[in-house]
Amino acid sequence: MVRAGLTAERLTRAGAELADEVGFDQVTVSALARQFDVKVASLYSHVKSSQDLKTRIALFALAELADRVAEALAGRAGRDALAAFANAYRYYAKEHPGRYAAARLRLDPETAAASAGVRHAQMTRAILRGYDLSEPDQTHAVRMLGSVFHGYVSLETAGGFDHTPVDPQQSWAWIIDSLDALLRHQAATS
Amino acid sequence: MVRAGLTAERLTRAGAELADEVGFDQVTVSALARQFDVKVASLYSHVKSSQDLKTRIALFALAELADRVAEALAGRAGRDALAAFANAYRYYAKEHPGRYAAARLRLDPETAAASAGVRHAQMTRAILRGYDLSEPDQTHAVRMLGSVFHGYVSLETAGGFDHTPVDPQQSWAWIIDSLDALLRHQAATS
DNA sequence: GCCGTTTGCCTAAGCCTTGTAGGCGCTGCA
DNA sequence: TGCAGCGCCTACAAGGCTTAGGCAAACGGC
Repeated sequence: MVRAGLTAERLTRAGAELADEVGFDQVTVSALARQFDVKVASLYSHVKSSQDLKTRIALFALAELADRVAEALAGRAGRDALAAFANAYRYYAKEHPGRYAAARLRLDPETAAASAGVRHAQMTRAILRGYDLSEPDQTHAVRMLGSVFHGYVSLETAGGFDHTPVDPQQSWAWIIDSLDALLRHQAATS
Repeated sequence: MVRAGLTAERLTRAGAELADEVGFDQVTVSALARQFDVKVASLYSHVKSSQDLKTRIALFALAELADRVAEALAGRAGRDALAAFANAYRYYAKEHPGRYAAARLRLDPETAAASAGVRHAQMTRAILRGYDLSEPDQTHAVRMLGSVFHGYVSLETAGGFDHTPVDPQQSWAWIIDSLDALLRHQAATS
């Protein structure tokens, strides 16, 4: 019998791809076993549970997304950095909807603390360095940026903008411009 | 044998309450049957499937939330209306996390078109009447408001703000103020 | 009040997914 | 070449979804 060469890492990658194809919540141990043409029980030597598998995919997606964002941010500042940051998220969600959904999985605190989520927070703060905000405004701004970008991507992916004949790309650009203006104004008055 | 008095509507309400208690994705036909002390198959006379049940709960939550928002908006305009609108969403999500999650369920286009989601869109536009924006800026602004509020509530509910010692209520107020300023400024320059 | 119809919930059964326990053969190393 | 351990297997239990078909309570007409 030919061995399938299962690994936690290979299962995680395949799970991420499967998520992009059929949706993150359709990723099951059974479906993954079928992909590898292997019996379901065999997977349990590599992942502890269905929950464990999903957590691994989430961590993988978080790290991959953080890499993309970091690359997009390199050498940029101010409005440029803001737009690059925003676009990195939006494009990732478009390209990998299942992985993006996975990255939104709720993690328990210690897992989250050890995840690439920390890098995401750092990078968001890094963008704001270009706007010279002091605390607590900086934290407010971090939360606002996170909310807008996640909210927009989430609504757009869910088809929430399909019923108005205005190009989502235009709205996206408008929002980034608005946020840039807002942050510059805030910096000036704080 | 005493009849349990099952109805699609009663099942939907009970499902909504169950969602608030254990999470929307933990709402199953089986769990609901246990609540009514009835066999699982009995529910299938009232709802077509598990998916149908979830859709009904989603529609119920959307309508309830729209009612809350409408009530909050009554007699308000401008910044006042913006804050009331935002708070209605945030408080609903805090009070009924399961129902809020249900309201985010992706509906097929015709179901969505017949849902209270339409009222949500109308009310968001109504708020912007106080800012005198012309198209397409108005649509951009609608999308931005939807993104911020949904994004914030979503991140806050998911515990995303737990690791920074800044009161989320303060950030929320800051964001509403910022959006108000932003919209007023946009109106002035458009 | 009686009877037929409708309604409401039931039993039974099949299929899918998750998860555990234990077995057997292939692989790699001595 | 022998054998230890790894990698995948079979078997099984529990729980969720769904359909088919049955029986009895409720209801409406007479």
